Formats: sequence, structure tokens, C-alpha cells
Amino acid sequence: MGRPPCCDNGVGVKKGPWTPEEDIVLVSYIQQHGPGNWRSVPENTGLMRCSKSCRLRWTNYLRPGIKRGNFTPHEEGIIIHLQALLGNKWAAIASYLPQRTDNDIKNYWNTHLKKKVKRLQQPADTFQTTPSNAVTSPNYYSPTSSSHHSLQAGVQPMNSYPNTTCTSAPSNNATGGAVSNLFQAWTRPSPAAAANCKINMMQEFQEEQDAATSILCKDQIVTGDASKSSALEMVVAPVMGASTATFSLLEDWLLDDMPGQAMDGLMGISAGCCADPIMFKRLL
DNA sequence: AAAGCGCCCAACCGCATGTCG
DNA sequence: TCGACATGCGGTTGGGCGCTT
Repeated sequence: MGRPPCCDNGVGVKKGPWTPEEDIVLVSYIQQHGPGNWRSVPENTGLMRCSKSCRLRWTNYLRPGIKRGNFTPHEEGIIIHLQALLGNKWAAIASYLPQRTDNDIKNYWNTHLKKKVKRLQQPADTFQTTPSNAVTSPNYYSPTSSSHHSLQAGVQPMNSYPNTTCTSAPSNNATGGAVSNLFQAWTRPSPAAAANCKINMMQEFQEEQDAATSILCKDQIVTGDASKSSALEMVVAPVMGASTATFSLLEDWLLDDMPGQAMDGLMGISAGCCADPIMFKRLL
């Protein structure tokens, strides 16, 4: 099975970092035609990139709504626990963090969380230095923990870009204002869109406060308990073969305002899952 | 000041999966 | 049903950058 790389026959196909000019060309094209049909993108834009590279650049970097910068403890918690449940199914995990790309999550896991988990999987006596009340202490789940690195310089919070509407501006770099302006033009819009934007900003603010009460699943905002359950089961249940009841507890813990609330319930089901709630909570 | 080292992350590679004729 | 093609996904790489010595 498999097939040769799409760029095998590409003579003169450019590789390496994207330039601001290329970003602008790609964003402009997608503005007009929408994402998809990636094969035609290099052909129609003149970009000397393979279709795969264009798709990746869009999905991992240029796509509107991508949140960059540090991961919140709540996001960390979701990643760690879902990784324990699902394994390295980054796309599935990313569906619970719609503002993060699977690549970002994968990188964050490989560079931060994997070490953290490994460290805590050392023999039990390693934990003896941890205060016995640490697990239950409210301060233990702290945004100011050492693992929570500070915002990178120059990376502004999503909502702080002036004159933008509902998308985050591309965060770093060289691409700078030009692409940002394109996004503004694209997303500056109808009153209805402005209303949606306000909703999104409120949601983002909530997430920043670790109080996310809604999730995005498959590009749709899913609200309400029933939909939450469906969304979670869609990803988790087929993999784990677990009952709805089991995952409703996880769901409470992962998605509700108080990350520790359902922990007692999880204690009772840990044997059926590969994740250990106690150890997991130590991470936080 | 500069060399060495390690970390981070954007991007690439190759395989898996989906779709269509 | 089969093969070709398009897209998705996860593992890996390597350049840039910051920190340490």
C-alpha cells in the first residue's frame, strides 16, 4: 500500500520555512477558494510548494482560530488524560482543544508532558517527597506551577490584537502584519459574524480562565450535556470500548469548571482505564 | 566574547485511509 | 472489485535560539 510522495516528481519544489510572501499568496488563495483541493493550490497560485506542504502550512499555522503560546493547566490536563486514554491519537486529542493543532499538541507532549509523566512514573518512593495533602490541596492545581511556562515574549493573547475580529492573528514572526491584515479583511464582516465573534471571544476568555463550558467538535460548537456526551463518546468509546457511564465521569472532570470535581468518581473506574487519576492529578 | 550544548517547534517524510471512476 | 489519486495522520528531523560554561 502507500504511494509515492506527492512531490516526488516535483522539480524545483521548494522546501523549508515559508516566507511571508508565500503565506500571503496561500492565504489569499484560500480566502477565495476555501481550504481543500490542495493539489490545485500550487498549480493555481504559482507557489513552488507541494500540495502537502500547503495543506500543512494552512492547518498548522495560517488557519484562523489557532491559539498559540503557552498551554493552560487545564489544557495540559486534557492532553495528559486523553493521551493516557487514546494513546498518540493527536488528531482525536486536538478535537477537544480546537484552538490547538495536532502538531502543537504532539510537540508539547514530546517536549514537556512526556517527561513530566515519565518522571512521575518513577517508583513510588519518589513521591514520598510530595506532601501528602498535595493531591487534595487547591493550590496544587496551580497556574503558577513551574511547569507552566510564561507567555513567550511577543506573543499576545488571542483577544489582544487590535482591529481583528474573531480570529487570532498569526502569532510570530516574519509574516507579521500583512497576513494579519488579510485575516482582518476576511473576518471583518457582517453583523451576524460580529455577533459570532463576540461569542467566540467570550468563549476564549472563559478558556483562559480555565472555565471552558463548551467544546468544539468536528468544527461545530457543541453545547448541552447530551451533545457533550455524544462528542466524547464519539472519540473515546470506540477506542476504549467503555460504557457511557464511565466516560461521563471523565467528561465531567475534563470539561467542567472544576477539574477536580469528578475525581472521586474516577477513582472507582481507574482499573478499567490505562490512566491513573491519582498520578494524573499529581501532575497538576 | 565565544564555543558548546540542549531545547523547541515548524516542516518534512512515509504510511494509512478515504474517495472515485 | 480494483487501482489510482487525494488527503489525513503520526513519527521524525534539523535549524534557530537561548542558556551555560
